[in-house]
Amino acid sequence: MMQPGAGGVAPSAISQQYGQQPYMMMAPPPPPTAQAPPMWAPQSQVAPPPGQLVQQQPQPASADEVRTLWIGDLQYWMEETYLYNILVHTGELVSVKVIRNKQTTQSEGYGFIEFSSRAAAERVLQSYNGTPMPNGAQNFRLNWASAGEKRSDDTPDYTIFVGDLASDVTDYMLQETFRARFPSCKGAKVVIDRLTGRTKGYGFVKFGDESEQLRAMTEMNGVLCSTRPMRIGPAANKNAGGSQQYSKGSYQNSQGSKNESDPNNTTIFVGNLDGNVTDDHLRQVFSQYGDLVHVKIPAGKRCGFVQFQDR
DNA sequence: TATGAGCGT
Repeated sequence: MMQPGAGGVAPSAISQQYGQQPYMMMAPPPPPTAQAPPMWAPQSQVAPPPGQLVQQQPQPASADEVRTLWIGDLQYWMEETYLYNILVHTGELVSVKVIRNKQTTQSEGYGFIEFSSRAAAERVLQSYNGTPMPNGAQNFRLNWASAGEKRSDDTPDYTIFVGDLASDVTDYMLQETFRARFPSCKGAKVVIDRLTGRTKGYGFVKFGDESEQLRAMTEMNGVLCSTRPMRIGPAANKNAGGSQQYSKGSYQNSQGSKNESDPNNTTIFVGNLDGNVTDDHLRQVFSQYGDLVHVKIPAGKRCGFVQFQDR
């Protein structure tokens, strides 16, 4: 399959040639791969006559016919020609586009793939998502393109950090490992190195319930995922819900932010807590940072104090 | 490897 820089046309040249067109790669010369599906093609995919792709015309966009997929975790060399070549055999590809940094023109690591119908897009999403990409060390990361629609996240995420992941652990594997015990587990992401396409050995797991997040932090630490025991920690502050924003500044020196100079103070103040957070929650969350002396949420308060043995 | 990042002209 395509090597970086291989093929008759350099991807950058294609960008320049089609950059102003609404649909790039719409009528390219049929590449060799259009003749016969490669070995990695799912059995369900049957390649139609190569000429058919050229006839595809994009239908008018309508709200109930989303035909575009978002693709992420792309390595830098995975440009339009690459994406085109690995998906053209579906026979229903309309356009591909890799998003680039305006200044550097380097790929931002994601792009959009438009199909002739929603059904075609769905087939590709179902059959390819999570499967290995040809010539890449990573798996396809696909989703419906949903730009414009707010990423409707009115429900908060409760995220944990998971380290020590074996090199074969996928998003799916990680999520299933947790979902088996925590039904509110709603996603997992293994972090991929953009240069190599390989896992960085850590990831994040999201929960809908804070109580399950907290339980998972203790109950899943050391549990096997694939071949290695996971090491679990709190996720640093992004989009964290409720009291988990503690790492973004909701905690402070217990004497207040105006007076953080007491070298003997070992107590931090935790604010903005949910009403149902208990002393035990705080203990679970903070015990990994050091030995705790005392944890207290005063009755009826939405804040608490966590005292460590040392600073 | 040890705290990412995912929506465009």
